[in-house]
Amino acid sequence: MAPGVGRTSDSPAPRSADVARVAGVSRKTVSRVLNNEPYVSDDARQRVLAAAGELGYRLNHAARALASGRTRSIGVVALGTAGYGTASLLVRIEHAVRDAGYTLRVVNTPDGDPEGIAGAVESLIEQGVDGVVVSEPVVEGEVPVHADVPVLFLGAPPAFDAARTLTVGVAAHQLARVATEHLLDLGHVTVHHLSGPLRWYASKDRLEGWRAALAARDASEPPVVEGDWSPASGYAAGRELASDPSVTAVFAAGDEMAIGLIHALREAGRRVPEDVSVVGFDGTPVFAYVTPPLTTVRQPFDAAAREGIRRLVHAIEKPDTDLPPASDPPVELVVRGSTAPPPLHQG
Amino acid sequence: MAPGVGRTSDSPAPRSADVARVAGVSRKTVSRVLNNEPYVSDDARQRVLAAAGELGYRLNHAARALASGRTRSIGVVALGTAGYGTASLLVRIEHAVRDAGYTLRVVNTPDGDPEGIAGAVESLIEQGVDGVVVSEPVVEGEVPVHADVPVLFLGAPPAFDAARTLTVGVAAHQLARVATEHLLDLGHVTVHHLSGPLRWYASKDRLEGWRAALAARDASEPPVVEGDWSPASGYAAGRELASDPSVTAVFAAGDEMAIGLIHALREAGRRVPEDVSVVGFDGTPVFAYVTPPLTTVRQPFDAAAREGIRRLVHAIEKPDTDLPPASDPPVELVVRGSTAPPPLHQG
DNA sequence: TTGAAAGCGCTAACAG
DNA sequence: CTGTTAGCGCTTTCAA
Repeated sequence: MAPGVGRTSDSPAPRSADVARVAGVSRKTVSRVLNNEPYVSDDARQRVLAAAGELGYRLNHAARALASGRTRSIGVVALGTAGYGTASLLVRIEHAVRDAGYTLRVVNTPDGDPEGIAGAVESLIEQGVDGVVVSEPVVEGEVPVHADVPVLFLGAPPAFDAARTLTVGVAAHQLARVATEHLLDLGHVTVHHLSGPLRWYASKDRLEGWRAALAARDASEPPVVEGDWSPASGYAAGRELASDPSVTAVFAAGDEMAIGLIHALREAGRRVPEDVSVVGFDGTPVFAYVTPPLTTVRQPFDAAAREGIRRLVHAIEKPDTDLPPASDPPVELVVRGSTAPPPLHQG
Repeated sequence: MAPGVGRTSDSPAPRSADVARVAGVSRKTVSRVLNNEPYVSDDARQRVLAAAGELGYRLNHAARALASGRTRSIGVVALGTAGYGTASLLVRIEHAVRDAGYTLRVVNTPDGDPEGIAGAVESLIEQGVDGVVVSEPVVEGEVPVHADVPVLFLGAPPAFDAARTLTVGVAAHQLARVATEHLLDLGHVTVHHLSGPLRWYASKDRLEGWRAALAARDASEPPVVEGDWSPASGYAAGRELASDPSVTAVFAAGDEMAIGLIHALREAGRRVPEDVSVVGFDGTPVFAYVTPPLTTVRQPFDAAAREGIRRLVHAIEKPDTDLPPASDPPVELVVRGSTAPPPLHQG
């Protein structure tokens, strides 16, 4: 049996004073060892560690937080939806947070609206987090919360009254542009766009990227079809678009919407990609295995989470120093089978 | 501007003593109001609430935790993968935890192996959670951790040395059985099985369900093909199975594997569902929109999370009383387009 | 390099 | 119904 496991469960949990007694040092020295502070003799350090192991000692974080005013925890306001994108981002954030030596508190806000976010941030701050990350909120309205800790917005602009707000984009604009250009390069005269809910910042950003790509090629800009990220909304959009023979290429702001869209198109007799090309957005791995395999742009979730947490932790720990900027996240177009030249290729 | 937002950020945060002073009561009365304890006059309650609002008071959870020995938080050990299943479960857990008046701490263990789980539980307990939920771990080996708080295993058997371990299944056995029976009912002579990694409890449970369904109908049991939950592993399995003409029906232990499987089957010239029927497992919504739409069984994530958290909270708050058992989670077969009678239907 | 004393902000137990 | 008195277990001074 491993050391420290043998403590009988009815004896009270050991405290730092117990460790100090067994190790023959003061409580402060125990504290120094536990916090990796300098000015502790190797000998004392060894004895403390041995005593802690022997006693099965576990530091009480609540007491530490109360005494130090810091919790070494970060709170995240996540979207309470289980899509590939948001779930991936959350997993990456957890990983980055843990690697930075912090722990994670999570609150979901199903709608991502300002009030929900405000309430979530409020509860996180009450729990004493050292920093907050807000993952892809909607953009309408300001978030009416006073935060004393740094707040990181992942994939959205600051709209917050906080000690320090940070923003890390997920390169959505550029990804959308690359997706659209891919279609244009194939020879399509223009590209239709199936967006997410326009209240969402993520939707606006992607829409702007699409618009910029069109403008750069002097392509006309067809009306936007608005979805809600769900495959069902993509399906509905597909039925609408299928009846318009001028539609030969569509950029969907999410992979799941793209899948619904393709399904409707094919049901209506429009072949994909022979008659209509479709590009998704996210890079969901499983859609490499559907028919046709989905061409998409991969969101750099890991890079965004790492860079965001790096900057957040920096703001927590050394608010007055500068942080060297990070390299831009990779922009990755994944060409699979859902895109092809238009039916009457004039290229 | 809302009340309480105006506090200048350089003045120190108000404490309960400040609220008490402004309200003209003792600190204990403030505490009573904040904790919804009885024996406070309405008048005093109003004054306390007003003072708290005016001051922008926020309770310090670290201090409360230290004084009371409880944190009102629950830790969850999650699988660090972003599949639909695990992500959904996590979202449901968060929701159930919040509804119960607790907050959530999350630690991921990419592999779900005992050591990883042990470390995760250890760190959670150190952070002072009142209870732990371990979501779908693998089964091999015991988890060498001594937990003083109740531990809930969601979808796995107890293998833990804890004050109290609870288990809530996700009806995987029965769901697997229903999926298999659906295929048998269609007239298939037997059903092949593409499992998850056999080290995982979730895989074993589904495998048992499949096996039970086969045995009940005196169907022969073909060798199991083992995947790793990924669509790529489903694809590999599909290439293998495609070359065996006796394969007319496959039950895949996960939707994503089923998608990969179908892709390989069709590439090899086996039509789905005309030549081979495939049933998935999870109920992923988007796969209603692929070709063919995937027949699957829906996992009762919400019911499992709610029931699990209900029992965990009960174990935390009233460990000595009994809890009325919950009704069984619903078993839902979602018949879509990937299943049909076998090619030479003898039914 | 080490230790003694003084809290951090809250709730528990008990008395009114 | 309300208040008083003690801590919870740690880190922070500050002095040795």
